[in-house]
Amino acid sequence: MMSATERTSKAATPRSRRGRVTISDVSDALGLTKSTVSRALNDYADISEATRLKVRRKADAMGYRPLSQAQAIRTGLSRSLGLVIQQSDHDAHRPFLAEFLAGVSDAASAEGYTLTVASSASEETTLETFRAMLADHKADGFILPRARLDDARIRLLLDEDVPFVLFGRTRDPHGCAWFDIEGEAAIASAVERLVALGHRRIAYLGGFETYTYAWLRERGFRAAMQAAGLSVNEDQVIGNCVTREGGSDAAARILALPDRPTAIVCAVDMAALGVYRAAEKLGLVIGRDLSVIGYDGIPEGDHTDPPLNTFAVDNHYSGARLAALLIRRIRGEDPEALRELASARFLDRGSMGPPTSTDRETAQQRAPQSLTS
Amino acid sequence: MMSATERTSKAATPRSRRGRVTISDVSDALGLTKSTVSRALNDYADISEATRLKVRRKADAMGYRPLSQAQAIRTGLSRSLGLVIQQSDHDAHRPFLAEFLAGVSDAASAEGYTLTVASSASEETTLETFRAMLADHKADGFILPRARLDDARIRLLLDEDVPFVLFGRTRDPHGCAWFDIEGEAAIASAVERLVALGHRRIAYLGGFETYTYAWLRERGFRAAMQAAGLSVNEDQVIGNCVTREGGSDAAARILALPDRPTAIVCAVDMAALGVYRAAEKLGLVIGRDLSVIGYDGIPEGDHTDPPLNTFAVDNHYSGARLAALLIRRIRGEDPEALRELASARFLDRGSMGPPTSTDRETAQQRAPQSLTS
DNA sequence: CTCGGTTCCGAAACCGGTTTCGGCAAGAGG
DNA sequence: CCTCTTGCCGAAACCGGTTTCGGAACCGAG
Repeated sequence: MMSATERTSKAATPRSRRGRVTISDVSDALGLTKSTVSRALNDYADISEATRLKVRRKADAMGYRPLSQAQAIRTGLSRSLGLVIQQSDHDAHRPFLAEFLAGVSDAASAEGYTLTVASSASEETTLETFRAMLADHKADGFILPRARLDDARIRLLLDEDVPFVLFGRTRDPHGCAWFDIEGEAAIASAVERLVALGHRRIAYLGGFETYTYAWLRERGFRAAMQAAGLSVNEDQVIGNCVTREGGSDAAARILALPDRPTAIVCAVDMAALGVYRAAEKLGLVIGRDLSVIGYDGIPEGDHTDPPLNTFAVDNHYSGARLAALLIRRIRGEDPEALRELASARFLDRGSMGPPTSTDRETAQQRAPQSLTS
Repeated sequence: MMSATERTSKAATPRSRRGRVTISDVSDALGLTKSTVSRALNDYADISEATRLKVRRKADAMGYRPLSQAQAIRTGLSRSLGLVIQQSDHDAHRPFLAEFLAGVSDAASAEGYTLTVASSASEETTLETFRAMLADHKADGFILPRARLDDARIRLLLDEDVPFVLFGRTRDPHGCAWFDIEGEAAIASAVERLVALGHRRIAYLGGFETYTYAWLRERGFRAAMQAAGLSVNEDQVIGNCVTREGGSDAAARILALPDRPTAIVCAVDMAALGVYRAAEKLGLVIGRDLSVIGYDGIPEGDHTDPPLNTFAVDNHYSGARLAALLIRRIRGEDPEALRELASARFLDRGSMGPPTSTDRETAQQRAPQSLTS
């Protein structure tokens, strides 16, 4: 009795036979053994320089490429980088995922690595996803996007002694390699630019607080305020503003305060777009009555009126650097030596201007709203 | 003399040893041989039902999971799905990439497959990327996003006899499996809805014309127009509108015509957003002076005034179905039996209304018709 | 000339699976 | 009772690599 799923034979030609050049083909062509060819190609010390060269040349000529799966079963390395993308709604970076992936993939394939992508629905299942990929040796190391101050993924991977590189930083840097954009410097420069324009009352809408970037950017904000000799009004620093709604609500609250700010710095562009909405409801003209600056460089920011000033991030580059660092980490380099920072690029598009004269003069008194044009 | 890259030994514990349960562990525990266990787990016909069950149970109990790389070198199958994302600027779907990938990855891992992602900078390098992945057996099959009427990827994969599934359809369906959203039906329904509101002069901004979706959607437009007894004004059908700029320019041209349309159907939301801009410049109020409808369901469409009517696509579902179909294709099912269509969901948010009375009068001079419901 | 030490490569085991082949035992048929 | 299937499993080769081990060839020193 044969069930439908039974079979008597597998595929006749396992697709492997497809003219693939094996290591035996190379060794036969040279009159050497597999083992010699393998060691020659892998730079073992007990192979003479002459042989090494001969082998390398012949292998190239024959178009030999080791089958990574075959290598994997002995070495335990699959020549693949892992990336687990977490599906969360407060994720403003999605438009950039394609560029980011392309960056990772490009840098990975340049070193003969591939990119294996998995996803997890929630934070809880993320660790399970990692464990599954680890158990099956699906990846030799991982890129951890959206690093948190306290990150369970880091603990797991440190524990299992698996190489990884953070996109972002974390509270306890021990054993961590990372690439990050200096968001704190960008936000600080935002404050400086606003101060240079004459602003004194500057509000801040922060990012999602479990993420390190939010912590760093807020620190950048406070440091720059202090450096400018300005005091931070704690009523005008609001965290967890990562959506248009969040930004709009927060801005509405802040702009209703007696000493309302003349400028709002946002950790995230989406929040800044929300500020636009709140300002519009109050009849405030962005760039004149209220200056706004964001961070991320999302495309929508270029289609507002006025276009949003922001800091753009090169996502392709970020992905590429992360891949390169991870590969070096996999090859054994010290994680503490694999830390890179890049800076965001300021885009001046018109959402900032000097504070209005009334704003500059009145501190406590609410300025009459001008509705010209 | 040792160069820096030389080494005398590899890693002592190849990470493989990490308590992994091998097939030998299972066979030893049962007093059987590896081969019996292997065949039992793979449903070979020459294994008794009793043994098959015993083996399966024991394997489960011991937590045995075959190492896919080891299987791969014999079977030539890597248990991985390939996806090559092409970086092109006229790609409006990027915000959805995360959901799409999550869908693919979820469905893939449910069947024990992983997702391998590569990217190519241009159309020319795409085929090279495929060839490289094929040569290294990085994937057992491919998902081809953004199918074209005439698609070089299809030719390559048919030629190499590699399983694949299209996201979208193509001109010559021979040997092709696919999943697609019925964009033509959505666009047709857009026309019907507009006609029901009383519109008679309806313009169309099409998608990028090398892609099949553009061809299908335009066909849907024309079919619905004809079915409604309306003639298509060829001056008011413009192709290759996939960006805000493209949509804006095309709309500006169309709205300057003597018999300008009262409604514009767009194959792509981005173009519809461009229409908003053009309408604003002309002082036309969307939803009153001009009805607009798009397709895609991009988030920006929900933040315009009024929000854009459109057809939303479930990208997670699309990815999941594509993965499921591809796996069945890899397992040998006939491609022609692996074709699925789903429909887009209409979102009514206010960018459509009946034509203004002046518009209606001029329209009815040309084509009087009864307008029940 | 012998001896000990390098240098360099071959032989063979190994990694974790899959697949072929052959043979034993039980049951069917004569 | 003997043969012929048939069902079922073990033995061993195999996939394409890596790694261990041992020994031949060559070297300089004694």
